[in-house]
Amino acid sequence: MLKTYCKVAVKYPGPEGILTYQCPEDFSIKRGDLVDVPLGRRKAKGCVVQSGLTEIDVKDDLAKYTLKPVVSKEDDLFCLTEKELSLYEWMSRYYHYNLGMTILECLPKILKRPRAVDFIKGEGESIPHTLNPDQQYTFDEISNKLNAGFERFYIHGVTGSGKTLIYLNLMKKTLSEGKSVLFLLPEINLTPQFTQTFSKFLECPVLPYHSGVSNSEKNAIWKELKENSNPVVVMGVRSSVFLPIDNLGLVIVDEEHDQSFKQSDRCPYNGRDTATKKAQLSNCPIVLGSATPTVENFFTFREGNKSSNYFTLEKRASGGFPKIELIDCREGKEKGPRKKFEENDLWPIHPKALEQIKEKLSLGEQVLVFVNRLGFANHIQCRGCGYKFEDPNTNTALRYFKSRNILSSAHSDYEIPMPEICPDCGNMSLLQKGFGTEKIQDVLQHHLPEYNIERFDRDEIKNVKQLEDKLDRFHKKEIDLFVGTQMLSKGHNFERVNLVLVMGVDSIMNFPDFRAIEKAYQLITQINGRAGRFSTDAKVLIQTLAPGNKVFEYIQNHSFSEFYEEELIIRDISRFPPFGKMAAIYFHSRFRERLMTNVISVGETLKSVIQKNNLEVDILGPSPAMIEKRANQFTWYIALKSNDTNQLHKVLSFFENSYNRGQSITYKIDVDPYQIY
DNA sequence: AGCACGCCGACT
DNA sequence: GTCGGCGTGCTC
Repeated sequence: MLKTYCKVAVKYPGPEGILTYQCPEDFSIKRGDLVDVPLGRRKAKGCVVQSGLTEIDVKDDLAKYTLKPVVSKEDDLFCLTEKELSLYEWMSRYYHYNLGMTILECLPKILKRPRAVDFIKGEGESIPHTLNPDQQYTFDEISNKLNAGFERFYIHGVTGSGKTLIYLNLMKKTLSEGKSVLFLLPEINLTPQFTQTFSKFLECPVLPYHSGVSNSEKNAIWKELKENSNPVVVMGVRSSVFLPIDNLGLVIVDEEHDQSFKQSDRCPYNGRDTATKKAQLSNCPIVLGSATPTVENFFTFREGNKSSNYFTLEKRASGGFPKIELIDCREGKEKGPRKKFEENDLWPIHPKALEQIKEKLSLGEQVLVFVNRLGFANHIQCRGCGYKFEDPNTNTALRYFKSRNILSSAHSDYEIPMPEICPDCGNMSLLQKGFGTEKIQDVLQHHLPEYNIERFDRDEIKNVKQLEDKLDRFHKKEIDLFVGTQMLSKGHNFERVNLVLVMGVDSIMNFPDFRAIEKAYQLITQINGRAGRFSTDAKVLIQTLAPGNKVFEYIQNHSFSEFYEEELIIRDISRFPPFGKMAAIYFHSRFRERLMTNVISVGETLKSVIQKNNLEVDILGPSPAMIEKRANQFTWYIALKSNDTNQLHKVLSFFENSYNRGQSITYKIDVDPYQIY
């Protein structure tokens, strides 16, 4: 019998991550099979991408290597279908990440601890079934097209408008037609109660899929999906797009704007965009939803050719919206005796904020205080007048580099020496200090000794149990005030909260990133949604050095369109997404000089290639990363920006094929970066 | 990415 | 003498 050969995707950083092997003699293998192959001195897992190749097909490889045979093969249950493989192949091309690494990093860890477990079918609280007219309209429109193949829909619904009820009804309809549903959401929103409520409504088991699910449970979920042909609902975090859901009838991505859909380590994919591709491959509709759409999706759906698939829910199902009150924290330009709020023991809480907190607590209500902890957002702002330093080319904040004492732009070559005084008011106090949740808790506890003040952040809450415990104690009113981070802004409803204080928005708005204002808008709008669900008299206090920023006005007036229109104008001028497509290439090395020389020459090469081929691709950098040295390793980056996706990919491919790697330098491509470090 | 080989410093 | 630091090189 003639020998045949195969191509196997394995986890090694070659150009494609695909190596050639001999097909085994005692069993047959096909495309999609997961196999063990010898790789160097070890045995590695791989995925067959081509099989049954002849000697002629692989003659180049035969000339260079002694091709080793495939050792063994996993059960057919754990092999990839054509659809799954296509998804990985698309990811590999789109994210410029080699196929072997993509598959072996993203494939659920189903082979690690194969052990079957029983599912708990949740019985939760019932929720009202009737849709209000707005919800009904949206449901009807989408529902009519549920069977029309791949189509994208967007539900832009304010917090509390009842998007969930629409999702549930769409899911129910899909299930009734015998098809399965994939529901993606950020980890933090995926609580057991949430899945139980869904399960109860849908009268169908729901498979939760998140970081708390053990490998053996993942194995069991995989088996369940492969062996059972009944329609199912998977509710999971971004990695659940890789589950083998056959007969998929609907994909939903809730909180579409959330940055946790983007994976930054390993294969840097976006779960939302990968889910869209999955829906396309399964020829089924996908529904995206958020109260605060990304500027990109707002543009695509509201302005673009998908506008008939864009639905808004502007009213809350119950309760009103909080009023926004800005607390101006600038100290003023005037000379003479002035109250320096920084020097009293209340800093960084403004006295006006404390006053209102005291009042609410004395009424027996509870209060939330949000702090953002982008401590390393090393921007410079005048404490006297709030003046901030910006790159005139891109309107993004300048970063402060202590070693060279300069301010420099993350998005262009613009840089200026660190000024000694504020160019606007002459004040000398330019450095902005950071503060965290502990500091705020200390200060508040000192001034409000009779109340129980606790923190709500990653340090305090490390797992679901701690999360539930904290929330439970808050609901029982054992806690009067939460000092929390972003974690607190997501998904929870608080009955007795009518006052929320927000601190540190300035450091978000000043972050050297083109998405800075969008992030501030999203955060405040989400926080706005946490209060007043059960009252008409709620208030959000915002401490800021920039009370004139229009973003506050837009949020207060619920004029979200105006916010997006204005942001789109800025994005258009600077060719940022959605007008320009972006990618970043990061270079790492322990040797700074080598790295710099290499990266600068890469930059030159890419520039000349772009010029020679008349490509319309902008190169930003090479520049050092915001934190240039970390864990004894230096990082520099080159960012690319283009109106034309294909041209951008062309430049990336050229880079991959031609890069001559300096010694001990590694690189990593990030397509559609969420933020450039 | 792993994993092994190999060459230099400080320990029972 | 050898244990172990991490630099270098290879994987069909």
